[in-house]
Amino acid sequence: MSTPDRLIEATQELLWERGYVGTSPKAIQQQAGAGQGSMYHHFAGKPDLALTAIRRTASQMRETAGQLFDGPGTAYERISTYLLRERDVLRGCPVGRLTMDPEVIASDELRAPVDETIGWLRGRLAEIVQEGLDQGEFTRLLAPEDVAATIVATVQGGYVLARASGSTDAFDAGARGLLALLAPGDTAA
Amino acid sequence: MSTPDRLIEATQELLWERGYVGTSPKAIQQQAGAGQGSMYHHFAGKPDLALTAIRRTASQMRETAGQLFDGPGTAYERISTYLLRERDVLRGCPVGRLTMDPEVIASDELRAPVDETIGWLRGRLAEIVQEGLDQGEFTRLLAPEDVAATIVATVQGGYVLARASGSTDAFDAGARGLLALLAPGDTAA
DNA sequence: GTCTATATGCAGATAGAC
DNA sequence: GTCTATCTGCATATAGAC
Repeated sequence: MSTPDRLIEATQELLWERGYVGTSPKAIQQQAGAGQGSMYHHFAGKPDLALTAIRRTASQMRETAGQLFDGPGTAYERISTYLLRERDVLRGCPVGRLTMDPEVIASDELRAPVDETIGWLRGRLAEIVQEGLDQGEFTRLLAPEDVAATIVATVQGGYVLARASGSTDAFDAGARGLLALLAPGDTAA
Repeated sequence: MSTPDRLIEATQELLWERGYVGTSPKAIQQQAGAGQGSMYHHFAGKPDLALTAIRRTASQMRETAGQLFDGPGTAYERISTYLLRERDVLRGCPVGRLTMDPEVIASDELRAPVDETIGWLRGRLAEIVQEGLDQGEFTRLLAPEDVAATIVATVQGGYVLARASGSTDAFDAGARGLLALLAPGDTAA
């Protein structure tokens, strides 16, 4: 892998683990096995490198999720697949995590890829919920945009619960709870 | 207010806004209007002060939420009140935010109050969901622990969506979506 | 492209005067 | 209790040699 690529990947990892505020150029260089001069030759500085890394992370996330959303199955099945898909739960979401970073939120440029990715997730899920409604799969009156927000929030919040407790159980419980609430046709007690 | 109290309160604010990693002793002193020597006279250092501040924030959060949970209303009404209560949405949750901080997660002592608070929230909400089931308010087969996790996750994740987009709308959409899914007795399309 | 040298200022304290 | 002085090392670069 090229030196710029190693620097970008190291930055992606560190942003995921420690956020923008907690990531130093020195740590990036060490993780990438690159020297000081090398890093500043290829990138203008920490913000430039971080922006490149965030964009790549955002793009990879859309790629991964997109394959699930475009896959086979009913609306409920695809939502279920999304919620239950394998994740590194205790590491949290590499995109959502950045929303808790004050410097990312303060910079429209750094926040933009985050906003776009979360917005895209909500949009795709809203389409899937709408499909479920059209197919008569969901029999209740549901607002697709609202339910989509709930799904994304449950995932993002699930990471918070899991990291608070140090266990993935809480994430799974939240996903199960949402799927039970969403489940078509079992209104009998 | 006493100097220790001002230091604690300044630390609470900064931890909320910038996290542990992003908060320096100097920033705390400036926000509190206290000198270097003063801070180190009253507290052993940054971890000691942060622990005190986190405990206080956790305690205040339980106090606030407890009043809602113990208030009047059906289970659905109290859950609804909790989800729709006034919040400083774009600032996020002062407790949940800490789960994204690597140093808080790395320290069992700093993480403990966070874990306890989120665990307490889940426990109280599970009791409320159970009450709803006992009263015949929810007619579906719901696992109280799972639904409680979903509720807390929706709130925590709602902050992520709101901060990503820079608007409180996404938080409200997630809350509405969850309430629609939870709503008793409107299974007709 | 990569390396080493150099620079300013902040992080996170400790020590001792007042 | 609070203040000022002092300390080591890291943050975040820039400059110029190789």
